[in-house]
Amino acid sequence: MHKRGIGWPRRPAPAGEAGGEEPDITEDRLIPEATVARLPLYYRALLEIADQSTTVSSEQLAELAGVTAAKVRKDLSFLGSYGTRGVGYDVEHLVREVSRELGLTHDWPVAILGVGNLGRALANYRGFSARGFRVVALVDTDPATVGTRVGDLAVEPVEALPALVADRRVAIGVIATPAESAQAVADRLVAAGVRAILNFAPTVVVVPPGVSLRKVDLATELQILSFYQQHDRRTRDAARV
Amino acid sequence: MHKRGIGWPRRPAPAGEAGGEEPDITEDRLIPEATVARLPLYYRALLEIADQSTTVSSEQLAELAGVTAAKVRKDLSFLGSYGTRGVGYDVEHLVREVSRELGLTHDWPVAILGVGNLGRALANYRGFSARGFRVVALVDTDPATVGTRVGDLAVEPVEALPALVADRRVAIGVIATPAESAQAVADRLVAAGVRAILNFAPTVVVVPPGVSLRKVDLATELQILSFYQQHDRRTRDAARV
DNA sequence: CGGTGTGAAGCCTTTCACAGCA
DNA sequence: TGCTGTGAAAGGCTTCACACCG
Repeated sequence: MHKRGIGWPRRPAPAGEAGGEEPDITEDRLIPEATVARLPLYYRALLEIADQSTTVSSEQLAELAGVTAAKVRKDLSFLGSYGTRGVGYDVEHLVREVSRELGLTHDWPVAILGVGNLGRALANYRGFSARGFRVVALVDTDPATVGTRVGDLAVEPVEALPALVADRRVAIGVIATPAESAQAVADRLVAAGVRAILNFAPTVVVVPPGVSLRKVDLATELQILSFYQQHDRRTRDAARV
Repeated sequence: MHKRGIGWPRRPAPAGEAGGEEPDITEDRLIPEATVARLPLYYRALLEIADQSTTVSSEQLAELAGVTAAKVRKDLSFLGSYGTRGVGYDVEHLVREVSRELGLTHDWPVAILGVGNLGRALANYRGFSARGFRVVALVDTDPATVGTRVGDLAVEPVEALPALVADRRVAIGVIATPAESAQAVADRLVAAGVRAILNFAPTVVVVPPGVSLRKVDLATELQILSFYQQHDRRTRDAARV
């Protein structure tokens, strides 16, 4: 078992927004991006089911995660063959494998850049800590905001970023600044050694190869909904990748 | 020109999360979902460029939107052939066409459900109003929150939802409740006649066919970044669809 | 039996490359 | 000449369907 599929992609070759090429380095069995994007859904579903059952079928997991059973099986087959035919998957084992794969056994300290409405909300958002992401630094450029407290963190000036990143081992930067400042902040993050960025600012941010970037654009989401309203079509599964 | 491509999909058949089938109704030239998801990017880019130039090439637009020029041309060819060979696209004209296609010439009043940290931040978020989405109602179940004001809106009890939706013509519901309440709130929205929902709660929400649903899960985004950190791969373009 | 694991098929999306037009 | 518009090719993802095994 676990033969590494033909008829299933081998090398998604993910390209950073900066879009440079680079030689293939990493391990053999590469998990497709679409699958990676669904692992958090499975993880969430598995935690929900954990105190109700010790095993789970692809069918059940699919329902809880809001996807199809075939997808679940294909996706999970990538982590290895952890299911038992005729029975299903062992929930506990699967939780372990998925969280290992997602890197949730590590600690990834988060810094939030830009402490306006959104930044403050993110800093207080329980969903982050609930899923193991600790916010360890808040940064802003506005002198009036610097020094104020949000929860038990003080807002620091952006000049302190390199020290903060180093001292607190910041692994992920969350950009919650206005669009105009986003690129500059991203550059500072990268310069400070941060290699993963989540951008909430409604603008394109470019990062060098080797830095991961994802974006969330709230107004864009509404505009997409608006399109489908206007056209009497439904949005799809919203799988988001 | 404008021959409606072979070698380019005809019927994306978008399925709601509820996943029911339904007969094809709508218009002829169907815009692929991937294209729809990029229209907001082009729209943003076009507004940026509008006061610098009257025309724009696919190359320039691609750079500003963070995509490839081939994509821009393919995507725009769907709205009709609005470019001029050897010159590019007329910015003003394109803005008009894209915003018409996105339904931005209409008004889509927004209700926010759940006025916690996130809900409050969304209510104050300038990015919504800046792009023409007016927040017209705030709803919460907590008696302590109901009656308080956020900006110039009072928080209303969830029982008032049907009246609010009717009176204020709410077209889009934004769910910012805890996971436990999300499905119930979605059901109420649907019952009240809302046919577009943006879900921020970290849980699967099911809606009947005919209702559009998109989701934004903040912790999921961090987990995806975590995966790529752990695996020394980069996230891709983060195109998000 | 029941449910996983997976080739194969089909579909959608991206990319290529160039004909054709202003 | 320069850039759009678009067939065609390539790539990736989803779905199907069933062999296989506990």
